[in-house]
Amino acid sequence: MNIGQAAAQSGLSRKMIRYYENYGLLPAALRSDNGYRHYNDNDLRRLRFIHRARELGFSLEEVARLLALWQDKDRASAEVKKLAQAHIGELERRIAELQQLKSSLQELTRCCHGDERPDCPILDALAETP
Amino acid sequence: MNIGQAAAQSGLSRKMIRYYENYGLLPAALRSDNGYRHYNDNDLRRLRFIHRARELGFSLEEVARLLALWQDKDRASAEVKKLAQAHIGELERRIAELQQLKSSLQELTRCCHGDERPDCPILDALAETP
DNA sequence: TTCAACCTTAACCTTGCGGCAAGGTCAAGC
DNA sequence: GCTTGACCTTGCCGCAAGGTTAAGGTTGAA
Repeated sequence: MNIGQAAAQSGLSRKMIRYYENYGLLPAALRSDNGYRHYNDNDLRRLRFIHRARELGFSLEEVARLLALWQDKDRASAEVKKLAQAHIGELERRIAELQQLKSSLQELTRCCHGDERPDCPILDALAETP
Repeated sequence: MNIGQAAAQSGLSRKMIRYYENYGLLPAALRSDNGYRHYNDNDLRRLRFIHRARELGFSLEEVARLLALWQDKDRASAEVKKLAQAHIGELERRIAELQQLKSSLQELTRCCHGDERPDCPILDALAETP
């Protein structure tokens, strides 16, 4: 199967497949005589694995580690769990940060009457002298 | 005051100040005979404004709009409020997305015994055939 | 034959800077 | 007068994670 088919069946774009190959997540694809990459079912499983891991927000580096664990039939599931938990922690940090921003902004907009008049506590807060 | 001073007093880095000037958030700074940029109190207020807006997560494009509204003494506060609310909406979208990822991952890790054995529902879920 | 739908590589665009290079300037200390 | 170090200048490369476009080769069907 060519790259377009592989893309359609894995949920990745052609571009992403080539990018991941270049990045090192995938072994160099086999080529037909015309130079086209082709993929078998095994490749496809790998592509889908990557797609799902990316959907869960893992970085490419984390995906690489997950792939290695996946291939290692002697892995300890504890290692995978640890990786996932670290990622959950990272997500929590980012959520907390965004929520902090959000409540600051909500507090400001709550105070802004939001009509035709120019005085605005949002701008005042931004302009505030330290 | 030179750029280093302005950076220290505004909370931005020298690099950011030059970048913002180039980007158009700042007018071209006046130069001394030696070519060094220099800044007055008015410039400093603008730099601090930018710094605070960035801390609240506004993009450079949004900061540009906020600066324009700030300078416009006839603005309607409604416009500022609208911008802020749009940004809150964007933050909410991102938070919801991250939380979705987090709960999916938590569900998976909850099911993973996380010991020496290699079988792991996290990897299984990623490898699942569609 | 010609057209569309594939495929190829390469290179540039994004956001928001950090880092580094290579060099000019300035003040202090010897 | 010399050096040292802190500051300043411009400019280019790099990051994630691709999207987009260019310029061209291949294939199959009408």
